[in-house]
Amino acid sequence: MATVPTGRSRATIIDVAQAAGVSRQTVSNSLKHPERVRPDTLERVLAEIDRLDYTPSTAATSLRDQRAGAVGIELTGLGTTPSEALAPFLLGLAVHAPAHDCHIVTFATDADRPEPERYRSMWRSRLVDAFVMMDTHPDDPRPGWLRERRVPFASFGRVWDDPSFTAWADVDGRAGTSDAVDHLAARGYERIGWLGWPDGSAIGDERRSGWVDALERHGLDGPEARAEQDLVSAMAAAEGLVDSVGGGGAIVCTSDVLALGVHQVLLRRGLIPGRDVGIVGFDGSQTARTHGLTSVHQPYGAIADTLLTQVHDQLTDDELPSAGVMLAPELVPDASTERT
Amino acid sequence: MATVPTGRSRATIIDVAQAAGVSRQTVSNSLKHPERVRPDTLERVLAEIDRLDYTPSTAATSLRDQRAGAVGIELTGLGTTPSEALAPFLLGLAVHAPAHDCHIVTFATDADRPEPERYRSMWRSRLVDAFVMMDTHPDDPRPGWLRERRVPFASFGRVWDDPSFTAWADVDGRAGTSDAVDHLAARGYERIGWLGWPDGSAIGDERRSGWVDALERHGLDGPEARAEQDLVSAMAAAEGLVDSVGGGGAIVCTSDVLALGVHQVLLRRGLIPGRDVGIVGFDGSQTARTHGLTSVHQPYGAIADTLLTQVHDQLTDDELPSAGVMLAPELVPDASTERT
DNA sequence: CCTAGCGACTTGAAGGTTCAAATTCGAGTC
DNA sequence: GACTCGAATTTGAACCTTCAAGTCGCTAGG
Repeated sequence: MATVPTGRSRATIIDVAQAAGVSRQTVSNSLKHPERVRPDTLERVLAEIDRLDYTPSTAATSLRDQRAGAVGIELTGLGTTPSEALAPFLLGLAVHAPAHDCHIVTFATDADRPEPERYRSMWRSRLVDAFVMMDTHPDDPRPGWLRERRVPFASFGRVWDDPSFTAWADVDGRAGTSDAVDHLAARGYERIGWLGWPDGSAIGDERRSGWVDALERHGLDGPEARAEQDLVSAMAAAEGLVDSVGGGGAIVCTSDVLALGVHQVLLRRGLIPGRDVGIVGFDGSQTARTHGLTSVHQPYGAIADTLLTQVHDQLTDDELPSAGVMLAPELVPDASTERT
Repeated sequence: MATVPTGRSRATIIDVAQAAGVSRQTVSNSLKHPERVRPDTLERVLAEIDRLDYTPSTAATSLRDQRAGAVGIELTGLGTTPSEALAPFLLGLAVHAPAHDCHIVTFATDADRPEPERYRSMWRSRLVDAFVMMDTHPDDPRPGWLRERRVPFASFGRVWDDPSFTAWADVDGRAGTSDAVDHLAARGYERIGWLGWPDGSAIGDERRSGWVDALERHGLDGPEARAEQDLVSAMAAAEGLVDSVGGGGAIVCTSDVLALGVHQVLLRRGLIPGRDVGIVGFDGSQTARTHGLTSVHQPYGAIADTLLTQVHDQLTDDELPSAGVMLAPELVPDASTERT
């Protein structure tokens, strides 16, 4: 004994077994079911494992167990621009994956629209056991395709097309904007306006309802305006809204881009965000942090953890969760709601 | 994770072999070496492969081939903020991976500082064959650790500590800022200033040298100022610089954040970026696009492709590339250099 | 007519692991 | 001393693929 295996190839379970003078199964048990091994044997085996730097081969284990121990996620936005949520969400997945005994495999197509083809090949080759998905949209072909084939997956964001699909986690937009109003009222802002997307967007409407609820609760009333999700449109809409709320007022926005529009208008007018007019954005994007915008931050870590739990449960039980999960976002104050 | 649900398990090579009335090796050859199979047999086998929806098992193939066909990448920035480069770079890796016959596995630690521990376990378990790394910094322990163990990897950005390490691809900062000056000169901007980081940063100094070179080439001279990589510092430094270059002048910046600082100062003064003062940033970040800033875009796709080539070559030849690769960034014009 | 050679396909083996079944060992019972 | 029982450990088998080394049938050359 006491020889390191030849060549650069790493030690296998058999190398350890020979070195420790036991069978390969005892080595396996020492790692997976230590209680089945007599203490003195266990100690000897573990010492050899350590000495030989042995780690079970992922390939052999997945072949044996008929599972990849991996979750796939498609990265979209090549043609356009990656969503600002992509990096923090991926980070959340990568951080929480080990606790779910899996790792994260990314993939992308250079096609403009999401195509099920890559999902198909990754699933067929058993490279992944399940998928996590983000940015689903109406008429998105992917959820239906995966459900037909009974491929386990979970979605960041409700799948609006299919209410029977419950493996999702989403941000409670209503709670977020409601918190925003509370925060502004507590800091003494008087008129609290709303800058939102045009009606008809599910997410936008939900976020607006939180503003409506909270105003009512506080016995307040406020002006509102609408803009598309771009800076030019936001600045145009913000002009009138800033006039309406006036000095000492504040504006809650559906997104950080819209909030940035308000910010830029104030800057152009020589007004100071926070001191003169309060602004709260939504998403907790890099943009918001750069500009000192108070924003409702998405709980990416918790979402990632929830989704991994949901796919894990599907793999175990072969059935969907009883219901989707709504997670509360967190308002992170910054300069744009500082009155001093 | 648990075992894949016991539904109809997917077809194996033996299922196809039996269905087509050939041996498993002939099925394998039909996919990997079609020229070894008689045309009529090939057709029959391929038809069965198609009918049974057969794809070779990744686990079995990697066990057999003694390679994972995967490249690992650590996602950093949990404690702080993910780099703006993370999402587009990952997208580049994911898009180019199939051409290199591999896939991308992400991982992250919740530790503040990068730790070699996860690299160690992923490598030992043969979950990945190699690594790609970004955001290396002086005294980064990771490159040294990997080299000691002869683990193949490639770095986005030079490893400044270790000139003997050649598996890197980086952006030619000098070429980028030089292009920026050319672009501004061609559009008729007169005084062309520089807003950069404090001296001593390798990247910052390189980018500045492109500005210096190009000014000289055009027989020009220009003012410069320094700021830290945050908006407040950038705006403070931009004030004086805007005065120096005056109307019809322009400012080239080391980064988009600094460029944004200039942009905000102009806005506050009622000046219009582009028409009154030109601005060019560096990095091609989301921020630049949102604000209409002309910026020198990093060639993320080409970098990803180069790095994957470099790790692939290391796996094949077992030796480092002869030299690192410098890639030219691309200036993407936007409103901040439109004079009309 | 025999055989070398070639094309087409099949069989053996290995790659590393872990579950299930079988074996060995030791102590306690009658 | 044979016998039972349980704990500790070993052996058999399977997971799926592909390389290496076959086998088989046929043709061309001697």
